[in-house]
Amino acid sequence: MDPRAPKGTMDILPPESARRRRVVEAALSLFGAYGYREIETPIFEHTEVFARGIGEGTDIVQKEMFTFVDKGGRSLTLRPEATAGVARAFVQHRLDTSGLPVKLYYHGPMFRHERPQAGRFRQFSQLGVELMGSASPGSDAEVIALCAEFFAGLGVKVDLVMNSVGDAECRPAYVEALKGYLEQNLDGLCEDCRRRARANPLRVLDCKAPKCSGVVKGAPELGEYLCEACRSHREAVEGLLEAAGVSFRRDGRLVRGLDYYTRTVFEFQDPELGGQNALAAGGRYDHLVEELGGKPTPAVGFSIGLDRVMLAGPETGEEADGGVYVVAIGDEARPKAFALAQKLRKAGIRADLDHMGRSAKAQMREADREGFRLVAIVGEEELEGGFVTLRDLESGSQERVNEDALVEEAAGRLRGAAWGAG
RNA sequence: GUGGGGGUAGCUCAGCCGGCAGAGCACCGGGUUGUGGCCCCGGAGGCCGCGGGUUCGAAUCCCGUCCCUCACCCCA
Repeated sequence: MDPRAPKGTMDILPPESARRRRVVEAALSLFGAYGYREIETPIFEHTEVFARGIGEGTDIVQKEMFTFVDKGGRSLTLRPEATAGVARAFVQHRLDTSGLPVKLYYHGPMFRHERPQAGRFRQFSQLGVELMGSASPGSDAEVIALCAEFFAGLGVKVDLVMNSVGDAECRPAYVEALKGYLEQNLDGLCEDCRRRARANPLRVLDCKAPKCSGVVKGAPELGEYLCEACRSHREAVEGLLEAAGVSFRRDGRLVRGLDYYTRTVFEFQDPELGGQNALAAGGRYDHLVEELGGKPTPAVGFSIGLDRVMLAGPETGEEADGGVYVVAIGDEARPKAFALAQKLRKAGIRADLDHMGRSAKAQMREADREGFRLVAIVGEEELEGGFVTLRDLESGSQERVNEDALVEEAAGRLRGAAWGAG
């Protein structure tokens, strides 16, 4: 038996699990404050949902999906991202019939069969929102502002980069123009980009190889090709962000790898992270719902990569110390210690006690290590006298407290600690 | 899928010109008949990733393999 977790997956242990939970809770409560409600969709879907939704030609669909056949012969796939599944649920449950827009958030694991590296795993965790049913620039601005606020709240410094990839009206013409330009300048491109020129011409714009910079500089710009509707949409979104004080950088070379994006695309990048610097990304997808069999429904959303955010060092605050550790001295005192711990727990106070048969000294050490504020000592004297010795680990002072008054006394002291009154 | 680096105690790593498996931290116990942190003393803990080869002898050299890691591709 090999006890190692599968490649690209990981166990999240304390105390990291607690830090993560605080980040998730901060995000979910923020989503709620913006009027979003939670949706849970299956971890796996019919393969077709992703193939059609994300795009047959994308890398995700072509080589990164965990696909399997079930006993009924159906092809299923572990979700590589959440938006396609949410859009599918939107169609299935006719969510458009109960008033638009529909504002949903989700969080959970996603799966892509890729070679793991820093900030990239085969099972990874995303949090995101989808605002469905509105084509208004205000909805783009809302989700972007929401995401910006999420990072600000955690003290994570990010750069917001935005672009417009046009729509069905104007993008094809641009791609043709770009392709033509690249074909004529193949000599000035790196090896990878010569291949990309055909397969994924937009990607060439984002190449970091020095050799390509000259050609990239002279390339036709997507911005020039935007139709009037896309251009004014972009300006409206940018205007709203400026008015709201959300700073961003427009980058005509920002290209996203999912086919469903239209018009607005954006990324929140951490300039200090290595290769995987996109902490969150999203955009508008006005044709996805239709593609999955629903009525034409414009929508916009984003997804936050939780694992990457954790790498960026979010400020989550400290784990609150406190509570009462009940120390039993001598085996005769253990039943009483157990009963007292239960009383404290039932009163909502964090309480614990030794299960290892350890000495008083070792129990004290355990209390200290586990961050307890108070220790309630039960020994021979205490048993006889019906009291406990309550010790404050911070101040080092201790006193006798009547056994029946322990819960009340401990609650009072812990509350005082929370106020910082010592 | 491609390329670089690496797998030795729970963690971080030293040992690698072949010759008894080590340190720091963490853990457990003692120093106090019943009192934490600092300090002192002691203890436990290893298929040296796995398989094969060379050798009197391999953590050390060679081959294979798996895994981790960083980067590319792509992406959160």
